[in-house]
Amino acid sequence: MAVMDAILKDLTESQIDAVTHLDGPLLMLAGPGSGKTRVVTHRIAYMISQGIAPSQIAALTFTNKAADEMRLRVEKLVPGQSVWMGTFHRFCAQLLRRYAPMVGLAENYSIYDTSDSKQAMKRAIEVADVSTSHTSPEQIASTISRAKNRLVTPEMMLASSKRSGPTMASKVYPQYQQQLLTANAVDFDDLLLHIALLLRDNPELRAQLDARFRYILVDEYQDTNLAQYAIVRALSIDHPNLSVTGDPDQSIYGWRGADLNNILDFEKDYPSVKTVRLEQNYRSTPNILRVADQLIQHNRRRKQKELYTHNDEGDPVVLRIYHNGYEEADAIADEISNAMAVEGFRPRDFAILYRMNALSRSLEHAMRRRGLPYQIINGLEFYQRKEIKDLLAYLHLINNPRHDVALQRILNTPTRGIGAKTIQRLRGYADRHNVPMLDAARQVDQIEGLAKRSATCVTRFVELFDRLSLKATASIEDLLRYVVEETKYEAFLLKSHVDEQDSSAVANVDELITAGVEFDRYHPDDGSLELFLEQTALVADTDAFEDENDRITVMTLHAAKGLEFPRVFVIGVEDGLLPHSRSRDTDAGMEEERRLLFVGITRAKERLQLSCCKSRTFRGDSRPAVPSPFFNEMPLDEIRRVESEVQQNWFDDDPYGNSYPDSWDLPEEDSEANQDSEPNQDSGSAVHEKPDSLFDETCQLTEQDREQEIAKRKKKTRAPLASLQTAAEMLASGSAPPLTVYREGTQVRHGEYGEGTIVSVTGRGPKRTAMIRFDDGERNFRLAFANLEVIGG
DNA sequence: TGGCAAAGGCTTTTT
DNA sequence: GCCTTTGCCA
Repeated sequence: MAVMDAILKDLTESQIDAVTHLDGPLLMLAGPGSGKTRVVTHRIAYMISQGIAPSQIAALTFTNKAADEMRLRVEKLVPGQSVWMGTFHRFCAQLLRRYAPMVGLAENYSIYDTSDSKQAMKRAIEVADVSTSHTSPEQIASTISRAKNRLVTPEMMLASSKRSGPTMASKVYPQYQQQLLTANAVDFDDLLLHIALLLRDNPELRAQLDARFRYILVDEYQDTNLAQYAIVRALSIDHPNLSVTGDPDQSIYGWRGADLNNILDFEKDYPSVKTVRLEQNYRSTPNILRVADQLIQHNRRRKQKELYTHNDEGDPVVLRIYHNGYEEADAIADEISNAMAVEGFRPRDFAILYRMNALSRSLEHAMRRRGLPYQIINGLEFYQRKEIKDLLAYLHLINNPRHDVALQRILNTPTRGIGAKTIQRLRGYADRHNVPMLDAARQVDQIEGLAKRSATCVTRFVELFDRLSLKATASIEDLLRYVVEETKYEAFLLKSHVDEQDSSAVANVDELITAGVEFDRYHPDDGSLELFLEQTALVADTDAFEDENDRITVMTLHAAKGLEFPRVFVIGVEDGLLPHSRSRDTDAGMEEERRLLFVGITRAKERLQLSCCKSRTFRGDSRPAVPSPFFNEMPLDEIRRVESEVQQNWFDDDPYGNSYPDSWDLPEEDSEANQDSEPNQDSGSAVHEKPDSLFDETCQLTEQDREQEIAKRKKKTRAPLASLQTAAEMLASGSAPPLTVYREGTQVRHGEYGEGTIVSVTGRGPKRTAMIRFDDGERNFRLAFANLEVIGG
C-alpha cells in the first residue's frame, strides 16, 4: 500500500517501533536531533492509516510553532485529516469555553496576560489589605502561580498555612481569584487549573472526554508541570493510549513548575509502558555532540543515554574570548557576513543564542550597521506595545464587559477627563458591591464624593462603549477600524508623540488591523471576537519565528528549543549569566542551567561557537566578566580556543559612546576592576581540582593589557576610566571635566534650596546620589543632574 | 486633571 | 540602560 510505504520509508528500526505502536502507553526518550518530530508525525499518520478516527487523537505541544510544524508534516503524509494539535493552554482554553459555567465563568471569559494579572494582583493586595513592605506583588504572584501549577487552591493554601500563620500569598490568593471571577477572566495558570480540577471532580465528564480523546500524544513531556500531568492522566484512564516524548536533558522550564519526575517516573505511573529510545543523532557533527555529551554528564538527575551519530567529523567547536560585548557582537556579525560572501551561507543558516533578552541589543546594532537581515525573537514584542494593548483592551471589553483591567486601561485612553481619583472611586464602589467596574460606571450617580464633571465624563464614556458594542459581531477588521475612528485614537497617538520621530505607533495600529484582516480571511465562518482575542492572548514570542524568512535568527536559549541551524553562536557564556546568578545557588538550578547550555549546543548542525567576554556592560556600566564554569566540563583539548587580538583602533572605532563608562566615579572604587575573577571558589567542588584552569592568562586583564588600555585611553578626549587614573591625573591631562569631589561633610550650595551639607553619598556612575542636609531637612540629589556648587569642606 | 521631568528600581528564562 | 512610578506645576 502506497501510503504505508511513504509512512514507514526511511525510518530506523527503533523509529518504526515507535511509529507502529498503537495501543497502550508509550514513552519515547528522544535525544536532540534524533528525528523525534518525524517519528511523532509519522506515528499520527500511521494511526490514521490504521483506521483510528482523527477526531479521537489530540497532540499537545508546548508552542504553537511546534503544533504548526506538526500539522504541516502530518498534512503531507495524510492530507485533509483533522487531528487536534495545539498547546496545552489552547487545548484547555477550548475545553473551558465549553464548560465555563461549571467553574463559575461565562463562556465569553477573558484570558488575562501577565500584565493584566499583575494589575488584578495589585488590586487583590489592596483589597486583602496586606502590607507589601517585605514582598513585591511579583513575588506574591509567582508564589500563587507556583501553587496553581501544583493544583493548590486558595482553600488548600489557607489550610496549610494555618499552623505557621497565614502568609501574604495565602491571604491574597482568595482575593485574587475573586477578582478574576468577578471579571469573568482567567490567567494562564487557571486554564490548566480549572480543567484539571474539573476532570478530577466530575467523573462523568472525565469519562466522556477520556473517550473523546482516545489517543493523546504529548510533546516535550519533560517540561510538563503537575497540572498538565493531572490533565493527561485523567484523560488516559479508560483508554490509556498516552504517548509522551521528551528528553530529561532538555528540561528547561523548572522555574515554571515543570517537574522532571513526570518523565523520570513515567514508567512507574504506567507499568505496561513500552519504552523506545532514540539515541542516534542526525543533526550534529561528532565534534559538537561530544561537547554536549560531556557537559551533560555532569548532571546527576537524568537518565543515562548514549548519543551517537554517523555524521562526518566536521570542524572543531570554537571557544572565542572577546574583550567586551560590543566586540563580540561586531565580530560575530563580521564572521556571518564573511561566511555569506565567501562560503555561500544564507542568513537563515545562522542563529545567535543567549541567556537573557538584554543581550540582544548590541547584536541588533552590529547587524543593522552591516545591513544584515535578522529577526529577533524576544519578549515585549508586538502585543505588548502600548498602542496595541490599548486597542485590544477595547475589544476585550466589548467581548467581556466585566474585564476590569481592560476598562481601567481605556477609561481615560485617549484622555477624556477621567483622572486617577475617579478611577479609584469607581474601583472602590465596584469592590464594595462586588460588581464589575463597568456596572459601577453605569451607576456613577450613586457614587458619593465624585465631582459632577467627572461623572459626566464617565457617562459619556459609557455611551461611547455602548455604541462600540453594537459592532461586536462585525468582522475584526471593521470592528478595529470603528474603534480607532470613534475614539479618535490616531489623533491621540500623534498628539502624544509630537516631538518624537515615533511614527511607529501608527504603523503598529495598521499592523494590528492587518492581523485582523488576516484573521477574518482565515476564519470566514467560525471567526469570532472571542476566538481572535484568545489567539492573541496565547501567542508566544517563539511563534513569531518564521523559517521561510531568509534571516539570521537571534533569540534566547529557551526559545531555541526544538530548532536547528547549520551554524550557531552562543554568546555570553559567562559565570553569572550562564549559569545565571539567580540559579547558581542550588544544585537543581545549576543542573537546569547546564541543560540550557546543552540545548543551545545541540541546536548546531555544522559549526558551533561559544563565546565569553572579559568585560560585559551591565545595567549601564562595564564590569569584569568571568568565563562560565561549564567550560571546565567540556573536552577542552578538542575545542579550538581563540582569543581576539587587541585591535589597534578598537577604542577609537567604538561607535557607542558608552562602551566604557565616563568617569563619574571616585577613585576609591578602583578596586572593583582589580578584584577579578576568582574562579568561583564556592561552587564546583568536583571539577575544582584542575588548577590549570585555562583562563588564568586569557580571561583576566594582564598587566600588559592594562597598560595598553591605559595608554589608549589617555589618547582619547573622553574621560578615562576612573579606576585607572587618579583624579589629579585626569585634571592634569585636561581629559576630563573638572572632577568635583563630593563626600560626606562637603558644603554645597543648591540653586534652589541654598546651602547644605552632604550627609552621605551612595550609588555609582550617573546615578551617584548625595543626601544633603539643608536647614529645612534632608534631600537626595543625583550628582549628575543636581546643580550644586561646592563652597567648602 | 494632565503633562512633564526626575527619581526609583530592576532583568532570567514564557504559556 | 531602560521602563515605571512619583512629584511638581500649569
